[in-house]
Amino acid sequence: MAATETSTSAVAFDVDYTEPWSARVRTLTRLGRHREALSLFRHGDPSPPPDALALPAAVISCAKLHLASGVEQLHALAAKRGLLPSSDAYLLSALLSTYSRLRLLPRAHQLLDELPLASTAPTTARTAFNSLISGCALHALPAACFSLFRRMRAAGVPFDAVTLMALVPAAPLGVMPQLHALAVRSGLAASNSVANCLISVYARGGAALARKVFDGMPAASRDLVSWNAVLSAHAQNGLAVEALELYRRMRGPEGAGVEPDAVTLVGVLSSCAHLGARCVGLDVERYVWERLPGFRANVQLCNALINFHARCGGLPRAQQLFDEMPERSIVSWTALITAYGMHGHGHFAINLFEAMVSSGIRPDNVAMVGLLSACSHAGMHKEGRNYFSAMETTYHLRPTLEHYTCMVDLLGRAGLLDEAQDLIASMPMAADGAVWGALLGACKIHKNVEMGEEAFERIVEIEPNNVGYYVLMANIYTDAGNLDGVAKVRAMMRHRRLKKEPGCSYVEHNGKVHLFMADDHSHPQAKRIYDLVVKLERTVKEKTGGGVVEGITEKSAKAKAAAFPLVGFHSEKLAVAFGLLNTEAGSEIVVIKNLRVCGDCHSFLKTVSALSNRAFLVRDASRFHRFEDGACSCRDYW
DNA sequence: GTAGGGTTAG
Repeated sequence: MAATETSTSAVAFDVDYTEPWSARVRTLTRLGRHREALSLFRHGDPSPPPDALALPAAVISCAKLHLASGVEQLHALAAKRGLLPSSDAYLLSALLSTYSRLRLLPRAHQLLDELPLASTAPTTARTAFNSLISGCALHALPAACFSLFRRMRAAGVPFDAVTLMALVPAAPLGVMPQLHALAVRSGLAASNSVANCLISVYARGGAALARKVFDGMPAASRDLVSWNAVLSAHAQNGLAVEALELYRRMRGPEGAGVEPDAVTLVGVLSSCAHLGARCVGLDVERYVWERLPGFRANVQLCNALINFHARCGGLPRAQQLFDEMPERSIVSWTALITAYGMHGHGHFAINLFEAMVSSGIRPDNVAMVGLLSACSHAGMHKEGRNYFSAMETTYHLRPTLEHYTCMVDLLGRAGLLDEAQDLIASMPMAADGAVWGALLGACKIHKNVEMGEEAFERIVEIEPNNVGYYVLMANIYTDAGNLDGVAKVRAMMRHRRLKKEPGCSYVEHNGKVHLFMADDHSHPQAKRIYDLVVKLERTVKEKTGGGVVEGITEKSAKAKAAAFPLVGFHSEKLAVAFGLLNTEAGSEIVVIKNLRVCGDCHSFLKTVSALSNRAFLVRDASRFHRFEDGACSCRDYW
């Protein structure tokens, strides 16, 4: 509502006092000045009777002010003057949509039932049905929408693009093929508003069908909304690379001059955050500053910027944007709480959470996930436990699987494996792969083979194709020097044709992405990079005294070689070496990685940060590590 | 003049 008022008041037109009073009522309604509209309608000029032209506007103003009784009065007035049921299409439509907006659906149905369909102009009947169907869609009443649609068709009332635009978002995905076919048969699928609508609805079930509709549109009918809809379809479904590719196409000749707006950029920034694509995101931010001067009033766009910076290593910038926001939503707070959590600053996250609550925002489930995972990354298990129990007692939130996953992770990593196991046993719902996976991860850290085997057994039943858990179990056996265990897991992987997900890391430099896989020699500077890694490894070994690295025994080293014999040069080492060779002394090297950092790379990077007097910021699959002066910000707790 | 399409946080 507020957004409408600001956007309309910015329009450069105002009430023209030479107009007849009924036209002035309409103008005031259009400007969002509903009280003035109604006051003029009532008291403005009593000599001529209320003009039929002013009535629909007055009805709309009543609706905006939630004055149900006012609508009833206007309805009665109109009936007395013989404007109903069908002689004024505009009035009928305004009343129907208003009643349904105000949740007075029986009233709306009554009005529609009074309509003599046989003697009503088809366009009037169509608009009447459209109004009510849209109203039912607004209140998420799909069954009512479709029963009205059936009635409409049975009565021979024609439908149009507006009808479909109300029905399509209300349809369950299973009904979509039929509805889509109907849209095609009626020729309405060619209307770009219907096509855009199809794209956004298909996006709920993945990007593929949404993409198909978009690809099938003639290039000339793709407008900003089409691009936004298809781009967000990919962004929402985790296809960040494709989303950025669409953005690139949109800005090129194919976009035919379509200018991105805030909605586009929210989708693009979310994909940048996902990928760690700093260069693209920074370009977007520049665009925002230059082209969208009012962006601070757009909470979603600011949230997207905060999230982008936070996930791409720009935590201070994220905090700054947050501080400068005139209005914040729970999403703004959650983005920042999560960001501090990912950087291991648990106390900051907790302080922010408390400040959010003090500011009058009641936490939701997502905010609690952010807070609990912040406690987890910082090893703050007492705080985490307290907040977890406060969820129900203080905030009246029922923990979901994700909260249990956080708690199992938090307790397990803190070494409280039995408590973590008890928590799983106490869950009111069945644990999923992620919950057991958190326990398995804790068993890896604390070298508990038996409990790990139990968890692994459950996981294999639930997510037999998730490679990560097999690797984790193999690593538990490896650390225990259990060669039989390693062989068993490898056999299971072979049997299910599962391949270890390759690790990859990348660094952005001069606007280009430099991607490295483990043992990958495809980079043009590969020779220099490998030479540097070898040299650094030698120096590190000398420094740390003959290769005794954090709990690695000879037996476990042997098991490791048996488990994954191919792994030699992990991708993060290559990425850091590239950074050292190509960036100025003193600047921070930011690396994005798809998997977790392994213990060997972790201690390597710590030592190299001291040797080279550089800072490395590494985002791995779960958090940030900042290596500087021989130490890591995670304080070796990850 | 009436009915109306796209967005974010784990």
